Amino acid sequence: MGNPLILKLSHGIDLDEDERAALSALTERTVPSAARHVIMRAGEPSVNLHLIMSGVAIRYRLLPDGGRQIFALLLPGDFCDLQAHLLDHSDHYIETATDCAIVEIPPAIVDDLVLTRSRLARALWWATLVDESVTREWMLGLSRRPTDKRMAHLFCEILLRMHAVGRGERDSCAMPLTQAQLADVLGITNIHVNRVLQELRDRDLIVLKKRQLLVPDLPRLQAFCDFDPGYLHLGQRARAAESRGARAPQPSSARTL
Amino acid sequence: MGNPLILKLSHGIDLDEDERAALSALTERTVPSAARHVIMRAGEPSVNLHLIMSGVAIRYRLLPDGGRQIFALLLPGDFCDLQAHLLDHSDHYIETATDCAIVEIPPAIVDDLVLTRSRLARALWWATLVDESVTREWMLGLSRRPTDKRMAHLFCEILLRMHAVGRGERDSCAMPLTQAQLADVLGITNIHVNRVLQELRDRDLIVLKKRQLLVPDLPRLQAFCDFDPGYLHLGQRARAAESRGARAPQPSSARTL
DNA sequence: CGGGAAGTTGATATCGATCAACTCCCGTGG
DNA sequence: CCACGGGAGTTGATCGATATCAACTTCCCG
Repeated sequence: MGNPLILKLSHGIDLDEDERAALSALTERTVPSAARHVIMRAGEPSVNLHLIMSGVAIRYRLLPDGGRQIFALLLPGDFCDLQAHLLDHSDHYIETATDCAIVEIPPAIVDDLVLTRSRLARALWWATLVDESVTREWMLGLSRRPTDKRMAHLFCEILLRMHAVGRGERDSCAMPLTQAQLADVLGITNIHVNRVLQELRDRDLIVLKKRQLLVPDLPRLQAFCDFDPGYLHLGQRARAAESRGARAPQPSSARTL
Repeated sequence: MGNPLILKLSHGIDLDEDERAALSALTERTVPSAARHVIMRAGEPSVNLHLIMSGVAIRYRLLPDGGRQIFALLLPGDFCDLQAHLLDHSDHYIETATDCAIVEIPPAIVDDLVLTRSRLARALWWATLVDESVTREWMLGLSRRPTDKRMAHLFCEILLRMHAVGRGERDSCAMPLTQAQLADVLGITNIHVNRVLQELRDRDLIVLKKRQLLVPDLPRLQAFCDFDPGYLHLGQRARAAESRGARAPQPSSARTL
């Protein structure tokens, strides 16, 4: 398995050998973290930055009544809190969903990196923009997508993002969230998650067991939920390469599958 | 009325005279834009950055079926697309809701500013983090807050944000969205907006007419919707002085209908 | 083998969507 | 000055998706 950070940033910027080496060095020393462990707590100032190298974590906020919304799934190659040290206090929690390997980075190192390696800085900047784009897509789904499509959309996203960092097989990947956690992503009840999952299974859109997601027919799943992968900004470099090469680029690469 | 950009950034960083002058110069030349005018279109690369100096704009995305979600209210002092020029294409629209005065800034100017004035760069960085925090709060509301509180929460936010940039009176400010636009912010139907608005009016929590919002008793409205202004990060520099700005109201003033 | 977390099922209640009018406001042109 | 027209706002009736409540089962792990 390749270095997920390098794989991820490669989607935004063409990294040279030197830059790859720098990123490798940065991610050399990982710290293990057990599942269900809080990495960052709301209301507390953050000290180190955290980068997921393996496993899955969640970012969420709580309501006084106990309601919870998960804002983001943090997969290998994702920074948990690249930005947070500029605000006086964190407003959300970060917690591992599975056993993870995490890199803890003092902010000074990142600051230095940003100053001395502007191309890498740009790549990090790019990564945070993609995260925001994903957040907006989730928001759109929460307000406007029916529940079954919302869930299907999430599964499409997870599969593609896992692939993008070299995790998972051709048509399957880890999907380590419990139904209750899924509920907190989708903004519905865990009971309702259960029923919608059954519906998706009955339609043979997904197979989900033992925390493994299998998608027998990705185009069909994508069609079901109007999934357009553009918001993940995965093809940025590939698209550019392709357009200076042979074929004319299609408007939306989604439909060509 | 002070310069809204300076007022806004002052909440994040203590600006010196020199920095204020630089920001003043940056915002000197505004372009008028009529209400309901599209500033940025999804799918197109962005050329200039846009900064709102007066008026209100909205950022939104569309679904194939015509559904729309407004992701952000862009008030005076807000950048529309500070980040966007790093991604290969924009994934959302920006449109004025009222007549606006807008500053158009070539990306090169911002890049230069960032390189030569690291404190201002930091302030801009801070502003985008606050925007993200607001986005997350909206997301939490969409999934977990009942509609009436969601709407009340939005009104609290608008009032505070307008105050933060020197717009609006003690207990009132402009609220230029139509009920249909409000619906696209809150993720509900315009019909339902109408009914919930009536409920809030019946409870004397708000007075809204002629696109003017008046909150007779802000603490009561805040209590109603569990509003915690922390996510706006307004008090960062002067928390004690400012975050408890709304004192317990005189019962007499609550009678003014 | 036992216990707790995760997942499943059924019955009922409710919030908000949908459909269909209708009114109000305001600006515009005759 | 009035008539018209369109957008915004308002109202009522009905329907459906999802929450809620209350068991129950299965799985996993010590």
